[in-house]
Amino acid sequence: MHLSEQEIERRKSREELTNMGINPYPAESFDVNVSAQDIKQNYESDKLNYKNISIAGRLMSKRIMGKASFAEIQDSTGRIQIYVNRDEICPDEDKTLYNTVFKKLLDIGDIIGIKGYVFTTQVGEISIHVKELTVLTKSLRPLPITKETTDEQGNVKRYDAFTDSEQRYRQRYVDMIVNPEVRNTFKKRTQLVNSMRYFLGNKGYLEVETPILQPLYGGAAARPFKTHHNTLDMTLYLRIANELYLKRLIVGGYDGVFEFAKDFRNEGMSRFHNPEFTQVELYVAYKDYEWMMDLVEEMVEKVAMDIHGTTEVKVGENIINFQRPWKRYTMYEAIEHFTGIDISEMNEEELRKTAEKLHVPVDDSMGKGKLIDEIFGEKCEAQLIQPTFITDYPIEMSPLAKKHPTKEGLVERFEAICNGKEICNAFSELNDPIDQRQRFEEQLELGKRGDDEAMVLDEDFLRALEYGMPPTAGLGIGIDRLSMIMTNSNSIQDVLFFPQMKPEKKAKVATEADFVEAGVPKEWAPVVMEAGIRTIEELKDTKHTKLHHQISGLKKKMKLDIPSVSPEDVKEWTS
RNA sequence: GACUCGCUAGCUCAGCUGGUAGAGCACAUCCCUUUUAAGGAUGGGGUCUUGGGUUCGAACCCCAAGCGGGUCACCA
Repeated sequence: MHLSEQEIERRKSREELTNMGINPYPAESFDVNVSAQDIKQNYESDKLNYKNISIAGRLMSKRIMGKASFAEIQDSTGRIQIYVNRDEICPDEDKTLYNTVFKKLLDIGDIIGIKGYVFTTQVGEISIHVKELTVLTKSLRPLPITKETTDEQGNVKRYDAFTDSEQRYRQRYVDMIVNPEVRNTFKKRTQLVNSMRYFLGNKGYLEVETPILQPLYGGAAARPFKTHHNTLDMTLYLRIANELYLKRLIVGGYDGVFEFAKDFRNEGMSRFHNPEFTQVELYVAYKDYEWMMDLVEEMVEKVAMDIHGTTEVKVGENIINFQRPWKRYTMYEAIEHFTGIDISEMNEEELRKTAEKLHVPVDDSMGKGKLIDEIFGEKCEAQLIQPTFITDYPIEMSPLAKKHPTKEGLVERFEAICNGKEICNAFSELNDPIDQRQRFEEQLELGKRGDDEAMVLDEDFLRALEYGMPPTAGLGIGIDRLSMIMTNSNSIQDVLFFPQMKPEKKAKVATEADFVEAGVPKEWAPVVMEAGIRTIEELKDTKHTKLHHQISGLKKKMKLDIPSVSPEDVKEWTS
């Protein structure tokens, strides 16, 4: 293992501490009675209360001035300056705690506990005068340390910040140490979830848990992750949605159920997509989608208030106002609003022509519903910045939603669009088991025609519906998407602690010696490499007949005077 | 998956038309008792992501690979 100069230095310091009888990783607890934030906020008005404090944190900077030093420690609430005076922490003749331990063996990143009192320096900074210092954890890796200044408005300016996104996502713990606003983002995400949980719980709905491993995946149109259960010897899928299970619970007699669910979709990744993501789904009996719109407005407005204390949230260049009521358009109205074209009476042929006229890419496989959806997606969605409800979707896209009672070809469904992206999806749930069976069968047809996201038929779900599900309103809200908006984050990776990444293994290229090791004759190894085989694994994966053909050709081409090999010889190398 | 940009010290970045690598911070040694992006002096630290190729010579040019970012596609 290769260690950098600074890592070696820190390992030595760890040794030295141990040799001095100081445990760099003590077991006993260190009691803390105050936080950095508490001191900064309350010291001025309540000085007597800060005469005897105990605080712990990570050492973030060190300024040594001979017999006295300033440093900063950072706890979960922020940074605070400490003042360390040699003769105060070492009142006796023995000055090693200051001269050796503090000055030499402690590094930025180490975790220490201190006891002392709060005071204000000549320059006016509230600081802690250290009386006792305890090493709590020695850090062996140098932090990507950043220096920062705070101007009079309290704005923190950071120099040489740790910005490499790859390292930030792979080593989130480091990101959180040196970029404290990251911790704040995730705190807001938790506030958001708590706010919703409280809101829904308060209305009397029951928070539940349903299977993540499902024998059939359903409730959405997406490709699943597939896995296998050994004991039952059966295929299981990671859920793409929990909709069908929550509806079974409505059949069972609950009036309202909700679940904060991790769902998994085996699809592309982007700044809006991670293979696993979080949704809250809610189902309420005896309600319809109109009622659900009111609930969404109320809940999201409250979330904004709980997080920001206002309904206005800055997102990129825009100020988004979640105050009720939100604008409501039917999908037809929205398209007419943004394109000036009324498509409500058009047939498929006219829709296709309209799409082409609007430069919306179409293909022959698209039916009426898909065409409408494409026009909306291309021409309207991105322009909807303020929260807006879009209602009444084409039936083809919504196999689980109830048909609209008066509008032919549409269902009672809405989405809320905000900052140009969908944040929720809801409908009056289809509870007619015969209709539901037909819709599933239409999906099966799509599947047969090659749509690998078409829904599969869930016989048990239909059985549940046949017992009777009351009229029900259902809702799904993308927690990650909403968190992005509420925290002004540009990428889903910024609201996931550990976004999905490829493993960080380096490209390992085999050498000539490795090929010889694997059984390739010495004189042939360079030829194999020339044939484009880079690793031993690649060699094993290659068909021996193909490789034999290839290297024999190369032998001629490179005019090599080496003994020929037979396909059987090559087979030896590749097995 | 496609296109595109990037990868140089622990971090942030320079590095000209190809001539064997630099800065600031961090680190080490020394000086300094209220400093604050503390300061002063000295010093160490690099398989320039990996593998090939072109060349007398490659961080730089060419080909491949790895990982990441952005945009697009599928999707929430």
